[in-house]
Amino acid sequence: MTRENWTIIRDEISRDIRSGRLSAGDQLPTELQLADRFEIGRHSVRRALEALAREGKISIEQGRGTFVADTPRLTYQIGKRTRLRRNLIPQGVDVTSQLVSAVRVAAPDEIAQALLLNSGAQVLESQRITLANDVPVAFGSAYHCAERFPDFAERRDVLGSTTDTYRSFGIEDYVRLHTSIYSRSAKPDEAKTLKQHVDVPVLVVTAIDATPDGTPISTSRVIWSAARVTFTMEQSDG
Amino acid sequence: MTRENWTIIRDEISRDIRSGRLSAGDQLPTELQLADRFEIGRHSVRRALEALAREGKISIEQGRGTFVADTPRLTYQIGKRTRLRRNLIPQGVDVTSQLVSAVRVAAPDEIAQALLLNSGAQVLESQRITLANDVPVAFGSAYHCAERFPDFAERRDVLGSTTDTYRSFGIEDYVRLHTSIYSRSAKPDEAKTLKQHVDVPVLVVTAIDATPDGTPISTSRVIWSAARVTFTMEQSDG
DNA sequence: GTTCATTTGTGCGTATGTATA
DNA sequence: TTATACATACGCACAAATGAA
Repeated sequence: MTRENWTIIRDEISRDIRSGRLSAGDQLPTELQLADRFEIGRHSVRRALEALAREGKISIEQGRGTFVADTPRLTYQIGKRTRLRRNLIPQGVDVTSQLVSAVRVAAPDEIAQALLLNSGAQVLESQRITLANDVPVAFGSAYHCAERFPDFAERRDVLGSTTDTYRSFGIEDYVRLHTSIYSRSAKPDEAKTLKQHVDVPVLVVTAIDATPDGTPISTSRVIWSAARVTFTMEQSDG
Repeated sequence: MTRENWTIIRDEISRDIRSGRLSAGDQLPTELQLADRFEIGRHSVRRALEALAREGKISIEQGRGTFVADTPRLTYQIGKRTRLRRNLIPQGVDVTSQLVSAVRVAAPDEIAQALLLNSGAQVLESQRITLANDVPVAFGSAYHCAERFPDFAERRDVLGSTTDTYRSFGIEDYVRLHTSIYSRSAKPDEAKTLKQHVDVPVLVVTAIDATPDGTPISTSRVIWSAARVTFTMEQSDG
């Protein structure tokens, strides 16, 4: 079995990126130019680019061109005390998080169960998007009991940190109770929100936070770009 | 934007699988038959099948045909006390794990660091593959200090369980110290080992286990089929 | 605001290679 | 050996998004 055409160009571009011959943000030649240069069909070029996009090494943008990705992989540490900002900022990453929407809804079953609420109880769904160096890395929703935290989203927006917001509700400390992670392919709208190619998979992270005595205070479901994050867990306190 | 051709057939097959009209193990029509039936080109059919394979819903086998996947997604719980067998067997899954090879090697830097050994110390690398209901779900290597656990792999093979093997070395209990997870696309040989399509991504899980006092006893690097597993973590003891 | 060239996205037809039974 | 079915590959046409004239 001789090497397939498309893997040759994939590996060459990949090597050029690693070696620094192509650097973050650089525009690649167009598909036709690459096809010309490597003397292969455009299909093979597209296949190579698709593979690189899936690995998060390049970013393909219709109508504009193809660029070397400029988003290094983050390490996100999940531990007993998981804190977004304390986690990412030490990596020299500028982390911001924006409130997209906040609505009161009747809790879906799995949300009610996670928060130990009666089925159909009112919860506050806060949808947020997280950016690292202005690049989206994750988005999703957190759910809080609407009775206990009626204006959680507003306070969170003003205070700028989840830890401070809980404190304003009289909760001095909180811990991660449960986390689950699985990988799947991205839906078109998810890819759009994360400003990434549809072919890049996502990691779906579901979590439950609680007060130190074990009372659940929030549950969340967050979609992460699989190419932009590595999760680590310290089982001995975090 | 009207729906793309290939998403139509992808969604129809996906629906047929969910509804039970196609059941696990069933063979799908050939690509040409599907192209005929949906009145689209074979390229579009292949694209749809590729997407389904990537999600783990079907299994494409060159020369044989395309089949509905018969491997449900496992839930693998990572906790302070992570135990493969205790984890998977309660799900009604028949878990077996086979020793592929066991060799003494000079520890690569990251292995030596994880085990707190001197750079270049001898370690035992045990390569294993894990099957659930006879389908491969993961494979990888565990590393033990060769001085302390000279015949770990042999004992593990005879005793059939890691917990019992440690016990035979006088270690009554061990805990998970650290775990990291990231997603990437599969390499051709990894896909082959996992008997899955190259397009299905893998999850790379690196872990360190230790005695309860925090002394590292093993580190491992395991490649999981992203389509066949969900990881969950209980931060309060596991 | 519109038009136009550029660039990526979708789609079809066809030929040939490779793995399996 | 032969037939079947998936894999790779090329060429071509047109659609859709972007950005500049």
